[in-house]
Amino acid sequence: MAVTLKDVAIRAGVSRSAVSRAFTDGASVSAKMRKKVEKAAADLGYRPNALASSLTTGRTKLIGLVSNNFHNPIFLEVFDLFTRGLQDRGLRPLIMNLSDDQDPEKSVDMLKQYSVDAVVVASSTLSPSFAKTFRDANVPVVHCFGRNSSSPEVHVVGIDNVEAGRMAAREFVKRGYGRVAFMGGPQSATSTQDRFSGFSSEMAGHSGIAYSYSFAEQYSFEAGRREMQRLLESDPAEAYFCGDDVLSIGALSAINETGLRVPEDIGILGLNDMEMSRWENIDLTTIHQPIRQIINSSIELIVAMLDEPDRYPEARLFPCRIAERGTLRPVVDL
Amino acid sequence: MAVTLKDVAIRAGVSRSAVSRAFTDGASVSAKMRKKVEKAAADLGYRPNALASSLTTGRTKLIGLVSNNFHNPIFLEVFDLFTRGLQDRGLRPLIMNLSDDQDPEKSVDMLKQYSVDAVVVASSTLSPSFAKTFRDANVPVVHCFGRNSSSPEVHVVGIDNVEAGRMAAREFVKRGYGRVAFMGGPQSATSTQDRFSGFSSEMAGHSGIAYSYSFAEQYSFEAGRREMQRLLESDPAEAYFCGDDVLSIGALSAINETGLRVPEDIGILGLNDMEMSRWENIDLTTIHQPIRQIINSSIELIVAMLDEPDRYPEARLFPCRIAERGTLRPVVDL
DNA sequence: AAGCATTTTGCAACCGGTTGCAAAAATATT
DNA sequence: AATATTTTTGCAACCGGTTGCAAAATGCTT
Repeated sequence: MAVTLKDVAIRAGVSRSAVSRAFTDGASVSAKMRKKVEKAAADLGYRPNALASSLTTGRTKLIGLVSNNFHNPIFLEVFDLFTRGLQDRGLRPLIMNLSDDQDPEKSVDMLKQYSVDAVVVASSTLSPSFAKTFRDANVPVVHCFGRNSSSPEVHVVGIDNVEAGRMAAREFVKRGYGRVAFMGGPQSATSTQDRFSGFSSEMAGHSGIAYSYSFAEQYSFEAGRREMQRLLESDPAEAYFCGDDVLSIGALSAINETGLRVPEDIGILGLNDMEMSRWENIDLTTIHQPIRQIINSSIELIVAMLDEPDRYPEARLFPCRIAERGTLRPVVDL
Repeated sequence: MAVTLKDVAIRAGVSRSAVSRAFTDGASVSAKMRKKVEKAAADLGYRPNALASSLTTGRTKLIGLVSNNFHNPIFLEVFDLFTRGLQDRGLRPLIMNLSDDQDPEKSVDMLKQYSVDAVVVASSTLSPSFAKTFRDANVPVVHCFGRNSSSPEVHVVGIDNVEAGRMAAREFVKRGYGRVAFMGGPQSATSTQDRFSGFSSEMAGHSGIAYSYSFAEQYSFEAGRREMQRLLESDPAEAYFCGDDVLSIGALSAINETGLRVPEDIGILGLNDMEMSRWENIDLTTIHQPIRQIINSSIELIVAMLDEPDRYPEARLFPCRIAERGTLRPVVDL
């Protein structure tokens, strides 16, 4: 069917090895030979079979991209950056959608069967032990948006969630709120736990401010909306730090519905700063998570691990900053 | 490194072929043999190498998924449905991001090098000739969201865009608008052209209603917003049919900003019905495009083509329906 | 128990490439 | 011009599987 190395070799009247070498840079081939082979290859429309060569080289240039966040708009940005970044480096993303909570173990098998060179786990809700499964299977892995543990077993790239929680608390303080709340994402997610820990530890230093907390079931508009509806039923706080932007938007929707006004009656602070949060009809004040840097760094790390699989695990954390928009009251002067 | 067929064969004390057959269903193996092999495989943690076997079987179970819409939230839904649907059938999506308008030709090479079994082109803005490139290269291809041509050369699954344009026009008529407009997506996209053609042909039958038209530069919030800002500068129409939901939301944002009210002062009709359009703080009246059905059908078609590569090309079109929400004035009684 | 049909197994070649090694060719040295 | 050195080339084995074919094993008849 397709044109193979052998066909080219025959047409060029050379050995198969010669053809192979002509397509491998750095290989030992004379200019004359290369020319001859390239001519024959062009005539026949030959393309080397990447999978066949992977068999001997042990490199497929396939990178597994595992995620379970196919309902959060920010992940479109994440996929865009990952797929572009990988293909710019000659790597191919092989996507694994873990949305329906099928056995994560199976995904490890699956990706191993396709001999991916490495795996990126892009999720803040998958457990650290999941990423570890790949490492245990000797597959280089980076946990993007993962937890910064004191003794990380896999590479983590993301933000310091504890610090992000503190930052949220400090914002509330600066703006003079008296009763605030943490409305987190799924309680089982490490990101939620860490942010809450940062938030409450910072709050502990401000005894004048009361704070409460609750959790949404998942990172989705609907979950945010439902949770805020519930909160509004009884004595809501003055400002909420929501688990992420999509939850924030759900919360805003619930607030609008009651006729309460943002930021006058209730303040909302998100986290992520997805493109949509900038939209003028959303205009969400949020903690900016530098996903471009996080993803580029993840890719660089992946590339480095291809040559150095047993690289000592590290955590690469990027600082967040507040993206000031219209859902929190202004900072008050002292 | 990894456990191979040979290792299993040695441990089980059988031939390599026996092991291979034990892992191929429908192959000629005795129950006893299978048991023995499975035991050895389990002991060693053996997983067959999908790529190696593809070499002889000619099937990789890799499906190329090509798109250039990584900035339109509906594509997150599209990717979710595609990746889940494919992997539920034991197929693996290999993503190709054409966002930065790199040479599309290259993507064909790329996917051929990885011996994908078939390709899905998921885009309404890529030209029909692009999809055809795959067919010419003997790669089964389905153009999802493609144009329904009278003599289709590749399989197309989507909606009838001409009819969708007509439907939009009829909605405007039913609601008694006197001056309406078409605010399309990129003019070069076949979907835009077809919708406009349907829209204007239907309008031609209603001489009492004036209509105008314009086009946004791309399918994005910003482009929709800018275009609507421009339109609002001089004598806007009473209702706009926008190229898609994300353009509509951009338009809504521009309208809100001027203090005009929707749907009282200006009506907006979108197309797609992405999840977000249902959000209470957006609440967009839009033409529902049944993407779940479109994508499932695309996948079924792809699967069918694996066994029948030269299948006669067909167009599978799904009817749209209006999703009534809050951005058009109600239907008027006669 | 012998003879035949059927099932199961292993051999060996193959899929489309890569690569270590030694022979051949080209170039440099004296 | 003969020899030493370096570069280029082809041979053959290999990567991890699959598969047609024939031999071996099993099951069935009589």
